[in-house]
Amino acid sequence: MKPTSPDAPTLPVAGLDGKDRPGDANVCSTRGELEKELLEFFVRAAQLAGQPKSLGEIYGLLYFSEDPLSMEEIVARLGISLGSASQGLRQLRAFKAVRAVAVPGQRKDYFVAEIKLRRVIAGFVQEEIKPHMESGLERLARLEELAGALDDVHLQQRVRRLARLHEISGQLLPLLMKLVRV
Amino acid sequence: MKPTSPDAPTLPVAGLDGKDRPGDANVCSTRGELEKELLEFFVRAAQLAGQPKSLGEIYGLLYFSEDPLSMEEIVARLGISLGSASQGLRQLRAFKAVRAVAVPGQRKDYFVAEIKLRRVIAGFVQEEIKPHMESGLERLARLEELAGALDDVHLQQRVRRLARLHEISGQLLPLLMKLVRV
DNA sequence: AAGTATTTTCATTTTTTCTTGAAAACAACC
DNA sequence: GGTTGTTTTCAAGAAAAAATGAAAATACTT
Repeated sequence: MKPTSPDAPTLPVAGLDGKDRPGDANVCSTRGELEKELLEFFVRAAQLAGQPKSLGEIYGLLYFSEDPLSMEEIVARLGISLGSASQGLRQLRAFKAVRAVAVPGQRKDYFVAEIKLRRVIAGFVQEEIKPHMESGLERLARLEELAGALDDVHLQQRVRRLARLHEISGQLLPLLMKLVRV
Repeated sequence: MKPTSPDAPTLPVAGLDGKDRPGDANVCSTRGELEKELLEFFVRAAQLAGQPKSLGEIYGLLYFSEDPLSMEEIVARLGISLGSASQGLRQLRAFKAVRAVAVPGQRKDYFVAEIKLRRVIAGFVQEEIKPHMESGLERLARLEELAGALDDVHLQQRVRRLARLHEISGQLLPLLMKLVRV
């Protein structure tokens, strides 16, 4: 499984005109169109998850690439900066959405996407959602204590009700994980 | 359940110095501290959900208020603009996180928070998550068709795999709703 | 219907977030 | 140990999102 050679770009992502001449097969343009839309799909998904656009682009590109890609190639195909690529890849590795593979005669790192989307979702939940929730629940516990010291019954009730959120999220996360079958 | 009279603000959110003189009970300052942190809790929750800060502040304020509050009061207590308040309240009403109540002798609208957080979550999922997912799944279906026309087996496989996402989300949403017991 | 109170809208400003690119850090090789 | 290829970091710039405030629209009252 050799890395894509630099002279054979298979995903001409940038520079599409979107036109589709009717009446002939025109596979190239259809393919380009498709690839553009696929990337856009991942960009939207990234943004729904509160992640930068570039992250979605990188993952999308790797998801559809037959071979591992170097950072250089990613930068070239997406037209993004080295900085974005480096940061995006780091984040994606944290989510276990991509991993680096070593290519024998090559000094560079090459990257491949985790194509099991369940795992990507699981990694994202683990790294992004869980910590937020946990710190939120800690904070809530402290607030409940604080409220206990006051003699405002109404406020106490509301804080207590709020603190019951941990019941929901205590169920939600395991359930999500189970659904996603880590 | 009269609306809070304008001369008796019970949530002095703005203008806290955070100092806590030790050695005396100092309930006021503790209370102020608590209220500030509670609002911050909701602000974080809002941001985790990809919503503007002001939205969290408004909901938080209403969540802890004993009485319905008018937009004017909300603006005054939070120190936000009328525009933010209007837009935030609209969004919150769309999520069914707040509702307007009519106060007899009063022309203004008064707002109360839905304190059943399950319902708020359900409303948010319904209004924000579901539409995004649905449009994404539609888009995927189209892409799968498009890919079928090409003779690139690898690309087809990946698109098909991606399209299986609908299995996950097809389960996820009902499950989430069930958990949240709408 | 005219006047007033209240809410909404929206162009502008402010704030936040993302991206860039070049310098620093690192790592492999000779 | 110095050289070169590669990656990371981070200050500055660009883009996107949110907040503002005043004008327009709406709704209530008399």
